[in-house]
Amino acid sequence: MADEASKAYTPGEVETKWYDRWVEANCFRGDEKGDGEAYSIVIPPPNVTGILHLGHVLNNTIQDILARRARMQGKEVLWLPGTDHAGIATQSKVEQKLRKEDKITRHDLGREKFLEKVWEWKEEHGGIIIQQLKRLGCSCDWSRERFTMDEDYYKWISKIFVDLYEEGLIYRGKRMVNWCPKSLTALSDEEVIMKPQKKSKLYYMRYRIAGEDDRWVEIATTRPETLMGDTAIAVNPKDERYADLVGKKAIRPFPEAEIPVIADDHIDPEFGTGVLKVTPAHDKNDFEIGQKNDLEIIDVFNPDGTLNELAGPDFEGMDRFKAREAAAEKLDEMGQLVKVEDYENAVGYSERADVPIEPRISMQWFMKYPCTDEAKAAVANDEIAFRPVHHKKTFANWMDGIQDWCISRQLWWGHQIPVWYKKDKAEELQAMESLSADIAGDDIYVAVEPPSDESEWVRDEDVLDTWFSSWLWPFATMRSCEEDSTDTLAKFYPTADLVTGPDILFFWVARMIMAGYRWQGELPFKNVYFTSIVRDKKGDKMSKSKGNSPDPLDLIADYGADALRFGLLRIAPSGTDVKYDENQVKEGRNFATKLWNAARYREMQGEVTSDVTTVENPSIFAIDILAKLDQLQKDLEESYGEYKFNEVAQRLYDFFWSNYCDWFLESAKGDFADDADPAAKAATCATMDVVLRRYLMLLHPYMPHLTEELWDRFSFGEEGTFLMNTAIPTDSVLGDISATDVEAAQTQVAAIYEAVGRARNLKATYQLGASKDITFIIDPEGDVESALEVFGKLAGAKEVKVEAGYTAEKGVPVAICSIGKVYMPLDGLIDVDAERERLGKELGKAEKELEKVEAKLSNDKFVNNAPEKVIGEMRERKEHWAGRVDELKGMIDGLG
RNA sequence: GCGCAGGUAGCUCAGCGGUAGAGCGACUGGUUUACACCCAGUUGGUCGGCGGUUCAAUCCCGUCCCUGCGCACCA
Repeated sequence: MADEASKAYTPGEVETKWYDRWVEANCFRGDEKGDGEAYSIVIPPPNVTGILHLGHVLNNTIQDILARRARMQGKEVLWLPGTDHAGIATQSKVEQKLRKEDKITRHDLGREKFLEKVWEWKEEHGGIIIQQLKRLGCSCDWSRERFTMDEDYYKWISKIFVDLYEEGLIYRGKRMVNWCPKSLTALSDEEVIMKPQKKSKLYYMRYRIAGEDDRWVEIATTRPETLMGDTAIAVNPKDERYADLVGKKAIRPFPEAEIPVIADDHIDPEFGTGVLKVTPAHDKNDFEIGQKNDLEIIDVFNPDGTLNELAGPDFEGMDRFKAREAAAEKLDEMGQLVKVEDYENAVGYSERADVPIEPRISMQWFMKYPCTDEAKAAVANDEIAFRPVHHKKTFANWMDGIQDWCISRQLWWGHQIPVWYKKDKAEELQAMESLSADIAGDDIYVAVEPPSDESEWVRDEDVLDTWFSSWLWPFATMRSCEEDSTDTLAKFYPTADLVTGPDILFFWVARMIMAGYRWQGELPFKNVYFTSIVRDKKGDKMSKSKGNSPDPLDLIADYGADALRFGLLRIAPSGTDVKYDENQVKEGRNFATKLWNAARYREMQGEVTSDVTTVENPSIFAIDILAKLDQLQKDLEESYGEYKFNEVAQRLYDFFWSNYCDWFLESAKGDFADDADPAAKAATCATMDVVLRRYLMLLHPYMPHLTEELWDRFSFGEEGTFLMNTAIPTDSVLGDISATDVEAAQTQVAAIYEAVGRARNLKATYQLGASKDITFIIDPEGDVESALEVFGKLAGAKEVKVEAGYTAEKGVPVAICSIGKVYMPLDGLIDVDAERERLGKELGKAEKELEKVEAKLSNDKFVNNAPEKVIGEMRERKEHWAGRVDELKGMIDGLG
């Protein structure tokens, strides 16, 4: 055994020590040739620019728990880690740095040089989150770490692009897309978040009708800054108010022009004035109206959200929001602004850049999803099980309304689209309104490798959406696109569990399922566990900008990784959000300390019997705790089966703190007295060893470092082995003790513990909580001799006497328990009034219970309808409470 | 607007037809030879509102009110 442990557990050194040893011993390696049943998880690759936040902690701790538990079930485990190149985020970060340090833009450098800078940045900062995951204790197979920009992975992206292009599922077209004026790229629908705008305004303005004297039409809009791009005004065809206007022209105030008045079903006569200004270049619906009615498209914006020369000299170069005010002002000056109302609407924001997106017509690549039917069916019939299940419905809804995916991004950092245009026709081809395999013919080259005569071609400049690489993650990390299969894939695919946040259900999970079917011919994972979102105490989502997100590394430094893991998991319910509070981590730390001290206490009693698995001649208290340990193991099994990680943690906590430390250890302390029976001492030590040994195994997935440390201190494992790789036995720790004996012992122990509780209560009532100078007299029910010592010890008594039929003096406090009546005579301290009050209170409670039961039993309907069992229970209860009431009344009477 | 969660002790959450539970907090008392990151005890609930089903409802049904999430949005 090691040197005597210190009173306080210091996790820091212990944790890094064990992590290093595990890594050195190659404990995390998932062996594709291993014999055990395979268990695999792929990590949701964190953003390479990212740093660890509490969401990661929760998510990755759950994965680590699953992986570690699977190893201890004897499985061959692969937890495959990696990072994501995060196109926009990473590129922005590097651009920001260039702007700050060198005062240059990426265009000053050129594509190639810029990408070199990004790689440099990645090499320097990209590993941070991986280091942080290691500090958390994550048992990933680091030898297989992947990055979405790795060469093999890059090829995969090109290959699937080519596949889908040839299949006709990928095409290019000029469409209305979500444009981010800050990142200067198109975004997919999923990257746009609708945010309610409480301070919007609805501007009412009037346009003059051409060819008529002083006839005006009133229009309501939230975006007067786009009116320069108006190419029509529209009314509902059924709207009689404006029927005669249809076919006429209205005058757009600036730049002044005549635009047609058209009729379209889309217009809601109830809204505003029932007249819509149609700006096909700047609104999705307007664009459709424009298409239907063959309207001119005038784009008055620059890509960065400023207005261009088509908006006229007053507005050219002005920011869109400034232009909104300026346009309204100008209308006002012209006498054409009727009124401005406060208005609330919702506007789409760029998820990453957090600026309002601009609907914009541009040339982009789109994809129709493959294997949607398989994906839908797999989730609907639980081949892929979602937890919590309600996410199934969200998934089904999204799949049913699925839209083509805009996959091109106007960025440099990412997977460049593997499309080359014939040099002499490039301009023409790139300007074509639509482009697909059957249209382009030989003038376009689409392949994984560049054309052999590359100088004759021009490559498409865009890169692909980052999620276009993530959706291959489960299999592209296990084989390259040039291999049909690999041993790793054969062993570990499909993966078992995917642990991720519900916020990326569409972005990632749904798409991975489709990709799995399309390229691997089967589902990518069998279970999806959606974690909770970590919020602060007030319920706000954690974010860097709010500053309400503590740095997990600080928490680890203060409390230890095990404490953070345990504390967070203990309060992480499935299905709802987690409200984080640092106190929970403190509780985790306290629990670690508790375990540490319980182990230390065992060390103080002498040599640990490292190989003992059952106890010889156990006391009833030993049998009781061993039985509870067996039950714990069964309960954990059940909780794990339902992925109730918080319940697992709570059960581990309750067993150890309450059952083992507060009750068993306290009951056993007598065995360590100088004059105690050596055989009893040995049995108790053996019980502690059996319990600690099994318990460390059960706790290990949650608190891997500390349990490994104690496992080592106690030499529970064989030389050169680790707890983390030790299979948990499934046999009972009770050995061959008969079920009858176990039940008898547990009943007896429960009765003693109950009596202890009541005795403590009596002491506390009389302000004697700490006093040991108390004698209890028991008027027993049955044989209580064997209980006396422990009862006295736990209740804190000087002496316990047994006197059958004991008649107490007036006013002696008493507790009625299943072991008998427990009297607490107080020489010279009897306070008759206090005891009367106390008994009166108890009587009140008992009478209330009795009333409730009697009411039920006197109800014919209840007696006639309720099941026998329930009626029987009620009768027993009535008897119990009636007896109790009688007893209490007798006692109160006895007080005089 | 549609859909999905959730509303239980001061806080965080279990329970989901038959006596309302835990942890933390608060309060009281404690150096009992592992642990004050501790021990013992106490307090604390019209189980969101209103109806209904049932012998019996926190639990099932309806409805309404709040909170969060997703989807669609009238410019």
